[in-house]
Amino acid sequence: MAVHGPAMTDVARLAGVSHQTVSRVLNGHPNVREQTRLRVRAAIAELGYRPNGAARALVTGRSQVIGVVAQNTTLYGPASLLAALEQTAAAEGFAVSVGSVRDLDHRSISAAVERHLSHRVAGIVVIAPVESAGEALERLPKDVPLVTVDGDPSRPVPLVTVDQVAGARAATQHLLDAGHRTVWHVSGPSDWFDSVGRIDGWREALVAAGIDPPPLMHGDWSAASGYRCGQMLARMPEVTAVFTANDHLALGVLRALHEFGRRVPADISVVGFDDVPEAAYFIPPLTTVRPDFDAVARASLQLLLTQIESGTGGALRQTVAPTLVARDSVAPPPN
Amino acid sequence: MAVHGPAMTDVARLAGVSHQTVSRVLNGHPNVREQTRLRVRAAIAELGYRPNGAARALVTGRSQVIGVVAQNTTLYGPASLLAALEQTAAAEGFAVSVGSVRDLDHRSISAAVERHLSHRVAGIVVIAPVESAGEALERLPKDVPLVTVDGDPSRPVPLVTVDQVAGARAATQHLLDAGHRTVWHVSGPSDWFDSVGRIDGWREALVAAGIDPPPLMHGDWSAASGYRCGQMLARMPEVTAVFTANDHLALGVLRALHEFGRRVPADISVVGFDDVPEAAYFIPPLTTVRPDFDAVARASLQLLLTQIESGTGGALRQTVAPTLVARDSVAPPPN
DNA sequence: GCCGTCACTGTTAGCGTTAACAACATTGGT
DNA sequence: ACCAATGTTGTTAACGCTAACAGTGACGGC
Repeated sequence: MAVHGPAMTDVARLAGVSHQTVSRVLNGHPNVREQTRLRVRAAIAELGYRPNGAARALVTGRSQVIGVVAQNTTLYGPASLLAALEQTAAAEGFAVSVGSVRDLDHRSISAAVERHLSHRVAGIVVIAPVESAGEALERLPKDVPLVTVDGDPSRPVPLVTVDQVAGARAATQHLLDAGHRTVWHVSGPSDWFDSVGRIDGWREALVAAGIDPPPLMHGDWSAASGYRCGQMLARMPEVTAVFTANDHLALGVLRALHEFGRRVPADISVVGFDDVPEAAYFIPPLTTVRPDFDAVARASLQLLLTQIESGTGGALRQTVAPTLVARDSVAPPPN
Repeated sequence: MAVHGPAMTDVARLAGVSHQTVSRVLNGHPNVREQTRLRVRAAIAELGYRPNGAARALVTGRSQVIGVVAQNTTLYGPASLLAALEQTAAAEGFAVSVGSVRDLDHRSISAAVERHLSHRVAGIVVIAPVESAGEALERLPKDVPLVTVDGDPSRPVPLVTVDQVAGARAATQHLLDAGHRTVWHVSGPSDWFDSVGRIDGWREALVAAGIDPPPLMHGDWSAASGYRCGQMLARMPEVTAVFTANDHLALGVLRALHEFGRRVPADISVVGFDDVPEAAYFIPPLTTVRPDFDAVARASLQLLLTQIESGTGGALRQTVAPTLVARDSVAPPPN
């Protein structure tokens, strides 16, 4: 193994030029005679030469790699984000290195960031939806381009977020518009900013309509917790509308309601959040809020590349508006 | 930016040793005096020194990075696999670089592999569930450690797979054991090996029971296609048992059956594949087959590391058995 | 006391690339 | 014909690290 492939000098020799000319061809330098360029290209092809990223990274001081720190890349949101990030980065010639962490405490995060740093990544994207992650970010070296996604809005770090508040407000308003007196909310874990934002949006919409928000039901994103909350909701005849913090919670709620014989949407309307691909095939098809992960990925990467190129740190901020996807799980309240 | 951090020589100067001694401490070389080791450690800590992976990769000829090529990391299976791979790799001191590709044709795959190769990854894991991916793999440089996951069983490449056949056989048998006369199958796309394996297992179980397999229904993994197949199934009164190639297909089928008033499991039993986290909260809770992604990840990485360390290519093969998870979507057929 | 052996540490030479500069043609204006 | 400007190419020196080898003491056997 490891019969090390040809290096730049080999290409140079074959093409009858210096290795530096090869380098120029590779990097698209302007001042290379067309004929030379072709000879070099031919030599590259003939030898199957592949530039050595490590050497380049060593001399330029940065690799063409972006590090991503995320927690649970199995969840639909993070997974979509990661995929979008990777696609966008690839288009810009960057590779993406994942450092998923089991917990979002700052020890784990720091460790993941350290790993990325020692590989001299060009920049880091932290998908840090949780309170405790913020602290870890504060004590990071200031000289590495960094963008956080769905992180703490109150910290002075470049941040890209889905506009959770707007999304939640839209979902709640949609239920109100259908004629419901009030809207109940099954939230995600309270240390996630996403959760907090969605709670805020829900509350805002109710307050704006002069409604006193009913008690909050706490879930943890899982269908299991949605089911548990749903069992309570199902037994309360006054409940006619529920907004859940994500689609999986909604799925759990839907099943609980079904078991208790409460029909959706005839008796109770439900709205989710995320628009997982299968949401359209829940029973009934779920009305939900769709965040634009591609847009988030694009914005994050753009923020990151700006930092990488300009060298400035700027605490920019960008928000991506989600859209409501209306399906069949919402109807006017009974009678 | 890029106030380049301290290098090994800086640490060496502070500790009053040569840079080589620092290197030795870092790499856990035996012959370093305890006292020296501590001085070096202290200097490292004081300067916040972080070894430069690029330089190391350059001189050793390989990085501590494993490249993963996958297609749709948004799907539950690939996402879980990727996450598991990353966790396992991190434990071994390796970073994971993703190269997701939009299509699994061999141009895209080659491109992704090229990208990894030019970063001099230590090895590559290709999640290549599709026919066309195989060709791309054939023409790859032979000198880079490679493992395929869920790839073509007929190619001479190290391969780790979930035992699709066994899983499908178990699912089908489970339905037969419940008393069903026959079992229908909604499959995945026919160019996926996973699909083919699951079809084979289904067929085997039926044939072994002396049953002539009913016509196959083709889906594409999505709930949407499951729904379409489900609409046909629902109208055929003789159908009492359906095995779907994954849980999302099952979800679509479930909804179609529900709309046509066919009760699950009273009228029709359904079994899925994958055990997505929310399968337990489908209506009704879905009996399904759970592949062990962690085991697959462990096996893949182990195969890869063996190759990296030994330098031998060996066309090994490893199969991971899935387990049936019985829930409420299976019952004896009506009367 | 001499010398081999061992534990420890330093010195040197690369790895493959880019950046900086030097060198050489070529061109066009005078 | 000369000079400056320009285009094209080559030469050299890093980048930060590890591997190979070359010291330097200390120790023990003779």
